[in-house]
Amino acid sequence: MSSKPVYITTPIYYVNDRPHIGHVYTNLVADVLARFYRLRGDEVFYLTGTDEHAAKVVDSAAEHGVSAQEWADRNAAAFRETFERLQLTHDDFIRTSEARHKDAVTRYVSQLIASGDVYLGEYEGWYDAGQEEYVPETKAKELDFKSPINGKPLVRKAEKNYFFRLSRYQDELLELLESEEGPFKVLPGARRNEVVARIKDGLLDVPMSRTGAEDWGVKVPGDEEHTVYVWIDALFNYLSAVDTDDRRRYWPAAVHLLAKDILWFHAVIWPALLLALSRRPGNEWIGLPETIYVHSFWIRDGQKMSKSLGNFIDLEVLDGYLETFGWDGLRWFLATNGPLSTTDSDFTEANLVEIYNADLANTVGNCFSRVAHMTERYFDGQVPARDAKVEADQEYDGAAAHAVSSYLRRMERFDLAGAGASALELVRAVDGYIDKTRPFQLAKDPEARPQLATILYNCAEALRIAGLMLWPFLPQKAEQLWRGLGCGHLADQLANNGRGDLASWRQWGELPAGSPVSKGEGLFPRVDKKKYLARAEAASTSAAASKEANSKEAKAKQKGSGAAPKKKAKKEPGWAEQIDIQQFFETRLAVATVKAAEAVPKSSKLLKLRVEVGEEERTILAGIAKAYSPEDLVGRQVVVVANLAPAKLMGIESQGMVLAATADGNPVLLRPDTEVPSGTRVS
RNA sequence: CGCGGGGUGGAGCAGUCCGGUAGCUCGUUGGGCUCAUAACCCAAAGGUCGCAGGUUCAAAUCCUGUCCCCGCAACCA
Repeated sequence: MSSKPVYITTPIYYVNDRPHIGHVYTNLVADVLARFYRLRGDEVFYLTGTDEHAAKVVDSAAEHGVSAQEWADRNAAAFRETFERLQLTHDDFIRTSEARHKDAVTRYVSQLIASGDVYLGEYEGWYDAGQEEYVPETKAKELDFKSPINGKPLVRKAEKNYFFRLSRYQDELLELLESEEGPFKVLPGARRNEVVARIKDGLLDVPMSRTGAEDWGVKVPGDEEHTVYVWIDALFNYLSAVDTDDRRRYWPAAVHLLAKDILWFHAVIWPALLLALSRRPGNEWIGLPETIYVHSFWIRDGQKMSKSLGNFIDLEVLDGYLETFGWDGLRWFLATNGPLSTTDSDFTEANLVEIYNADLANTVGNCFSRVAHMTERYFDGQVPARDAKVEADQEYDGAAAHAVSSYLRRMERFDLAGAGASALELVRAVDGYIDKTRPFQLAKDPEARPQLATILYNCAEALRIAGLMLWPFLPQKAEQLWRGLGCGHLADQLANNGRGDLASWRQWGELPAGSPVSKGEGLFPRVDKKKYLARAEAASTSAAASKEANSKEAKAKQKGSGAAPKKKAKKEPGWAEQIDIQQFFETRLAVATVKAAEAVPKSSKLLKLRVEVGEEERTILAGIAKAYSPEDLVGRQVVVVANLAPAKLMGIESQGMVLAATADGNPVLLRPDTEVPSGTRVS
């Protein structure tokens, strides 16, 4: 259809992560888009992959006693397998540790050095020796130039670094972003505004190399001591993957899909790098990507997902849903109810069941079922020919064409929810048409057979076309629907990333009379919401209880299967791991009396307490501001850790820690049963 | 004054750029139908579009102010 291939990318994923709903979501959106363009007849190149050169990869590998490369191989495989198992149809999977990528990065960086866009500069800043990291100027000031961890003074330290001359591109970027028409768009518009506002604050050159790296990553050409900063390295994947003679025609990318946390890199640094590269002779082909599309996050039951809350939707959880809803059911829910715009989407099971039942079981599945059933019964399972005019057709005609047009418009705007609604609209029109024309009544009258034939033809044909719109979302079920209508060839042509012909396929009348129809198994069995939610509740309760106990076993299993370990080894020990009493006594717990309490300015969680521990008074900060107000605390007794090394928080030194239990994310302070002298030892 | 997003019938959302009968899905109520997966179709009830001002013949939409919620950043010693 269009002459230019459609190049779609997802971010490449940090290889230390385990695949979870976030990764699956982005790749699913990319997959729906890729399938849509293929259906339309476009050539598509869909790229995903892994980002592997972080310093932590080396650490994790060491912890597991393998080389960084082995570690990366293993974890990258987990991503690849996940995407393949879910039939997310990327055309290539790039890994930054591959030679094809590293060579390209070396080439790009040397070109940028040659052009002066990358230069050796000196980075000077406040360095926290304990943390081995630089602290930004403003933050250093807030911290009173002391380490937030150990209270030692920050040191002024300078080191040589390669810098990217980002500042050079400020005006050009602003101009590009502010023009509505492109060629470079950041969507949704709110994200563009966000970026524009930040660019207007001024762009500084950014360091793009680090020193002291092990032999992992891409060396700065001509200077072996420096390794290209991992983020810069990663961004280049979009280009390196297509920088070959037969793939350059894919560039520029039609769309880079990503989540809001990495907006800045993609909307500012990446285009600036491309602008810089494109100026070099021979690089005229390097234009800017057409669209940076930024989605938001999934949250869970109104709360942010986190490992500590235990509400994280990882692969195991997703697999649990697959059993009930099938992958297509889940695809539909994620794609049409996902956080594609600027608000986060809440993932709740109640919602999942509702959407599945309403859209898929009651609408698509049921409608196909009634049409197929009547065709089997009245026409011996063959699509009848259109023999007569039917009055209701005046309204019905054009419903399909109209739905497809709005579908196309919405898809092109990345409006998956809207596009899905367009498809359903057509299915609902079929339901309404059946009700109005009452074929099951006409079937009783032999005279009305021509009308009956026409009506059922029209129903089947509309469903075939609805199937076209549904296919990017529901590849397996759309195929099943088509096969049930005797037009499985549509699915055959689309299999294995094949290209369709939507312009002809969408034409009314393409479905030949005589096609064999069979109802087969229900497309989407209805799920009983009450039962399902009750069962899910019971399952999650018992799962939580057994999780702790099973974790060891699970870990052992994973080792054997070569899958990535679930979490890092240095996580908190469980109940089962014991310490001896000597270790316990190393912690000096004491009762203290709160003398004064006040909120810490600009902090949402911290309260500053003045407590009396025996003879002495101390300042202790506690992260309890959300649950306690300062006046409630004065005079109250609490339990504190008395021998904890002091630390600075929000610029205030805390000389201890107040003990609290955490229930539902809220702290609950511990207090002695009856009042005791402050300073009393707790053991 | 750190940055950003959001507040629209019981729930979840669209509409806000480019003012002009407040729309969709779910839920509720009543009716219809029986081909179908207790489904489908029709109808109804239910909203002062967070609040207060302003501009206008007309404001969910534009302007000003204000309250609340949620992210990010910072922070859970």
